[in-house]
Amino acid sequence: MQRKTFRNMQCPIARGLERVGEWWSMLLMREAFYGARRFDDFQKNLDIAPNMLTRRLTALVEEGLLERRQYSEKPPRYEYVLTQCGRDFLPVLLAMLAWGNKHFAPEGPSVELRDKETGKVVDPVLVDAGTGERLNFKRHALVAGPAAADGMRRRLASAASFLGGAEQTGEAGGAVLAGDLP
Amino acid sequence: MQRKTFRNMQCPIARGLERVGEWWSMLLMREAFYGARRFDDFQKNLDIAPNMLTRRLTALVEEGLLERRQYSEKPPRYEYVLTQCGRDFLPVLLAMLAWGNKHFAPEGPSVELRDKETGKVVDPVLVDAGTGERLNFKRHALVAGPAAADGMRRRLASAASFLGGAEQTGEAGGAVLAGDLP
DNA sequence: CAGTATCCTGTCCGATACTG
DNA sequence: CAGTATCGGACAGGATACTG
Repeated sequence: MQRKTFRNMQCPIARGLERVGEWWSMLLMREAFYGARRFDDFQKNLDIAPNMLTRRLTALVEEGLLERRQYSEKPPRYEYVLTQCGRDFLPVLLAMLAWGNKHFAPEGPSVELRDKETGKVVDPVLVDAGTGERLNFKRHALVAGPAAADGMRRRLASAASFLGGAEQTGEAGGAVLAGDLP
Repeated sequence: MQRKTFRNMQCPIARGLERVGEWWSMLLMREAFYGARRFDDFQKNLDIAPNMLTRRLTALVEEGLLERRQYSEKPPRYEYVLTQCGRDFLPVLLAMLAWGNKHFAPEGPSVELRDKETGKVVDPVLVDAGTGERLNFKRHALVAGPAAADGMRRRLASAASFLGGAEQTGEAGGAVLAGDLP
């Protein structure tokens, strides 16, 4: 049977993973944000076998992250451009980048996000676009949405009490987001 | 040879993927944030085979995202708790959640992030913690860091001109982050 | 340049059985 | 409850050759 498909799952994270879970997918998305459009663009920076590249590219097109667009009649040539869905993936990539830089770059970062005006390194954090408030589990919570099944509701209820901040083992615990996971 | 290891790569995204690229890894992390600590906690919500669970859990411990901690002498029992590194992974998960909700929940979201005070749904976006400015490629840029090799420098230079916003195909393109990817 | 066509292999993962 | 031990299969991924 191999890998279970998560497609029928409720969890939005699992659903996202369905689309970009393969090893190359996120790297291809990264390349797309770096400006790659053509087969060759992707290939030369990634050292990926051409058949694999075809497969992953096709998959990303099917999932709706990329669009295959003809840019030459003859010979017929196609390029792969980010769709809106694909562009919306950027925050995930940047969150990953920040996390990678923070924890897996002992020799210092090789890629940094910088403010062009001040020249300073940017520390990217998540905030609520509406209020500008930094995300934290004192004020914000994961709750069941309209489409949630019963099982999901129960799980989120128990998750809420965990994330909500009740000390539970007498252990202080470190900071998360704005600083308060038990 | 199978899957190339990205460990020697410069890119922080690839380095991150090294740790959480497997299918189950991110789901296990999600569970950890939902409060799972014990073997059984993880197992019952995920429908994962016990041997796989052991493997992934062990891997996450080795990567430093979880810590295996003894909570009972006899019988010897262990629990898996988030390390600082693991907690810092939350933004990636939330970004993924937001993305999944936006694009892959046609029937409406089953999990929402809400502001407990206002009751409103949160739209999570990335900002610069220093300035509060929403990330956008007019003002912010990916640049080579101190540890960047030459190849990386070149790539980022070309990426910069892409992300920076030069119209390049006469196509307007949609919004990214604060709204301006070409 | 932009792929397609084969073939092969590793391993991720699933199923099941078993243990203290 | 918290795993370990085997076994097997499917597919991601690699290598290489070939085409218009």
